Amino acid sequence: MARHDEVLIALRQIIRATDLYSRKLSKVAGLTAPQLLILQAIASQGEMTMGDIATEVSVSQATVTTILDRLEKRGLIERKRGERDKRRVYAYLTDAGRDIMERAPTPLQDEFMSRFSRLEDWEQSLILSSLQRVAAMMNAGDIDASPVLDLGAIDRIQPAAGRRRTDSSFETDQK
Amino acid sequence: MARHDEVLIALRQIIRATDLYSRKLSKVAGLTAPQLLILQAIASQGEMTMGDIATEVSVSQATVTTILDRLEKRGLIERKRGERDKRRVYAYLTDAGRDIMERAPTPLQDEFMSRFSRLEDWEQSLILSSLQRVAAMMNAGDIDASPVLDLGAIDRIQPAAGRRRTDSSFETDQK
DNA sequence: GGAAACTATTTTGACATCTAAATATTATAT
DNA sequence: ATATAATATTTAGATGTCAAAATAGTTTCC
Repeated sequence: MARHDEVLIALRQIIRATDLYSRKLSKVAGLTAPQLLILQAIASQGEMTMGDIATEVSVSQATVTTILDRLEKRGLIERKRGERDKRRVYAYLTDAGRDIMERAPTPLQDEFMSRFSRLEDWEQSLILSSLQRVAAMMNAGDIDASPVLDLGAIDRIQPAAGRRRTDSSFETDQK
Repeated sequence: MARHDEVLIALRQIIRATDLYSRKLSKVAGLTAPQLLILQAIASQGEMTMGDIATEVSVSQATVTTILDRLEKRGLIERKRGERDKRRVYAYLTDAGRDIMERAPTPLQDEFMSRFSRLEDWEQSLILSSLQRVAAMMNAGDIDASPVLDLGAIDRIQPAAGRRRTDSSFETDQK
């Protein structure tokens, strides 16, 4: 099997394991991994705007909004509109939020954590730097995303079954 | 910053980059990464059941069902109920499916791929084996963890000595 | 032959996630 | 001061994803 296929498989397994752990966390601690990460970020800063959080935990702002909606509904955080600049919205932990966050497990598999920490120092840094390299190689492409690609294939995509394009990968259409 | 926090950050960046690429793929080629992976799996086998596909690409059966629903709606695959065993449902590529699949890019960032392939051989294998180790360390947890939860799955997990199944803890050994 | 046990798939209900568009507000330039 | 550009958040619409429950079909065993 080709190297890159093996890389792909390993990556998918890592992604899946992370997701499965998040669900387990949710059952055991009542918080998913992203929820916990966001709570931790807020706890460490005191107050944060959506944008701050998005940058900090590497997700889009829209995602932060929906996660905060759930956390707010459960009374774990509060939102407050900025006074100086009313476009901003600051998130704070409530006591309940601080409480649950402090007793929750880590957002990374505990099994993984303990295994990882048992490795020799050089092994840890080898793994870390490999991950960072992969991340860097992947993000590099984003920076100068090519706007121009051959879209010939796209026009042919939905010939079958006719009208219903649930997909909408193309231009606007209701005029 | 602690090592494991850095690991966590790198992982989230990788996960996000993978997701973003999938969306870009969807715009450019009309297929998301999982859709493409599933199409490729079917193409290589000729016909597959949901369970086969789930095992092959490392996702749950329910996920396969929803993805195939979309592919079927677009006329890229067809389902056919098994004749011998009517519980089974086989998925086949249509001509349109074969066509689009063949002209689609790889399911891994091309940017990443080309950078990766430009690395020295030893570097590639270092990175690959780091990823595999991380995957293994994460999946290991699945097997013997889950203390509090009632799991019917547990009885199906035989106390394997050395052999590690890198995938989900409870794949049915269909064969 | 029929009930119990097992196997395969689909459905249901939640989350996380993104982009693009819609809103709301602030800052800037004419 | 007013229109326009820039910034911050939310809403809308799509996927992907899973566990658990519901369905459907097969096997086994008395």
